[in-house]
Amino acid sequence: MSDLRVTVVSAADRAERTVTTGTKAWELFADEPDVIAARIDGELRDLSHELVEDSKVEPVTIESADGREILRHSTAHVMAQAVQELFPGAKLGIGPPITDGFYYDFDVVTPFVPEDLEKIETRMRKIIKEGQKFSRRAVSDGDAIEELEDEPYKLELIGLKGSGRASDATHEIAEGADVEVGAGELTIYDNVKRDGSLAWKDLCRGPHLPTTKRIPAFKLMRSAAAYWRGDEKNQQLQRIYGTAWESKEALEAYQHRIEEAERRDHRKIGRDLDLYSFPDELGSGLAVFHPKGGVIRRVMEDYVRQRHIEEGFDFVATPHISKQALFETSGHLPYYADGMFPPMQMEGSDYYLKAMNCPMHNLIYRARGRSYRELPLRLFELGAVYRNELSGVVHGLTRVRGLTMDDSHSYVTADQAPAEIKHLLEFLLGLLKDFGLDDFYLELSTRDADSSKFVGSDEDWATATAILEQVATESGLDLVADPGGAAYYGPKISVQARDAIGRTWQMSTVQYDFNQPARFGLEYQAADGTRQQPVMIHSAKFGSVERFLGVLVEHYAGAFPPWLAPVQVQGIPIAERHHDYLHQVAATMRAAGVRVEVDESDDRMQKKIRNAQLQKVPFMVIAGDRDVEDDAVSFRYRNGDQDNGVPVAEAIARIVEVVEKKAQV
RNA sequence: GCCCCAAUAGCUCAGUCGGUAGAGCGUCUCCAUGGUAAGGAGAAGGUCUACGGUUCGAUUCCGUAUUGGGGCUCCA
Repeated sequence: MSDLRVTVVSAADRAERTVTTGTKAWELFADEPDVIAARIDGELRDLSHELVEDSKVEPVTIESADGREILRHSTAHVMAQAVQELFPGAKLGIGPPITDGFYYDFDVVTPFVPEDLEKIETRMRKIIKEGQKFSRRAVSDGDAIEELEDEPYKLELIGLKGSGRASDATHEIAEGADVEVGAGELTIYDNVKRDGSLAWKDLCRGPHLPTTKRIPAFKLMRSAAAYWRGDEKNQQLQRIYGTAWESKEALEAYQHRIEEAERRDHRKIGRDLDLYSFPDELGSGLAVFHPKGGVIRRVMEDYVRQRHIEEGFDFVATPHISKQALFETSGHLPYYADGMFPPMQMEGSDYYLKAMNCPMHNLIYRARGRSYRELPLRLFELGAVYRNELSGVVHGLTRVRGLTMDDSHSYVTADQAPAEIKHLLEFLLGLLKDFGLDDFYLELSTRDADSSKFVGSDEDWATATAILEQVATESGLDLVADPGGAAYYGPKISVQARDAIGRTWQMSTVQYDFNQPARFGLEYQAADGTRQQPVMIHSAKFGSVERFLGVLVEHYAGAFPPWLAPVQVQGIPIAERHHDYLHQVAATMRAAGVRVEVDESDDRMQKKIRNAQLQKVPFMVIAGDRDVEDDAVSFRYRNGDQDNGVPVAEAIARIVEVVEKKAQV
């Protein structure tokens, strides 16, 4: 037994310690119950890890990002153990931690039902109470295959390692859950009961909590089907989602966050505020906008049109359907046919509903000869398109089958492309900010090795990708790679916006396209008299008007800033004799461009205020005898603040100022 | 598209162990004319999503479809 020097690094201190051979990490933190694992020389390790000379040891607490992952992964193991105890035939898939929780996939004969989840939770509590130790053990490939002969999916993972497919070393499963199967030795974790007997085991890299007892709070959320390794051609497994937290309070806070998201659900708010609906008669994914939703749309569309005028776009209009040949020329039918509605036949031709506007804009470009002097030529249209979304993915306004794209195509010389992309990116970020979204990151979607999904030469793709990457990098925003996410005709930048409660939504896109100009034979005459091929830059700022509106509803939880609010002012008469006066006030406001309604119902004033609050109307003007006498109103904001005796002219000025500034109240 | 779950009044939901249904809110009518988030009374409103099957009888059980929800996959 000899002495070892190790360095313990923590937030509080950085101490050099001398320990003896065989010392385990947990001995360093015996007095610190919050420590559940350690980073040893940068690697996450179990506390049972043995220290060696010159180890640098950092404690990992359960509240840290690393700690929560370990907690959730460990909880996934406990869940899998509970499932296999209750459903002996269940085969294990994978069980990684994900944002806010974890899941584990199982191959079972019968899908889980909610009552099963309750039973599983109960069994999990028993396992946690037993304080089973997570005990790590390295095994050879051969031993692992022998030990896991009843677990075909685990064996497949080992097989991946064995065949040395390095490119699959990290396999993206879902929600950022990386499952590494190619690196390092194989390890099995045994769950050991206090009497030393083996309760369960799983192939796993770890690390884990010291014991199951260290799981303070967990909850199983739901079960759902998922394909093995995320591929729909594979076996469908049953996935159980759960969450685990360092304390009961943290679990409750998480549950409140979920409730808050449910409270903001644009499908519910859309019904409550009478904005839009999805009549069964129309079919899945087809929305109708009611008058109040129509106001929001109109304001959004007016504004985006105005901004496009200011940014140098020309306005065009194109039909909803076209003969098949157009989409063959564009390349959409070979690559995108599944995403389009099936054709209708007429007079010997097949007609398709358009799923995108670009082919038609190309026809406008091609309608006559173009000179370099015309470029950039920027065409804009609010174009209704129809996409045959799979029935299982349609969702409210955020994923529909009929949508309106604020679609633009900039035709530019290859030299002009970088500046145009920069112009578009600045334009659209400014536009998003005008709508109150100001927390973004960018995603760069590129091609991958699957050549059946993309057209064009490697060189052209590389050029296009480099240009987009440079502009995106110069924006200073975070840039996330999305390999394989490009359109068939070129790479794209998409803007991901975070809403008021931190969820991200894909909004605007900018795509670089060298393929369609070639397929359509687009040309311009250059200064030297030669004919050149332009590049087209696709861009949608809202993305789709429908999705953008849905995201705004959730972002604001229905309490729109006044410039977007369907009703900006609710007039509230205290008694019937004040109706005429308030109608006069309302008429003056309308003349100033304010959207105002007067509540003439039989309800009492208190009820009218309550209704206006529930409808999230930004301003209320209340009038009784005193107000009529003073030619004034009682001016109430939806946050409950109120000023009495406000002259009508001042009330209007207040409203108009907020609306013009696009400010929130 | 695949897996699971669901569908009862405009909304949220009870209920019927198989004998065609209720509440609250909303709507309408009347009373009340009230000063800052729900005044009172009465009424209307449902082929229990659709179509088949089992049954003396189906909203209820079974099947199929449609729509919705949660996921997988996909995407503006």
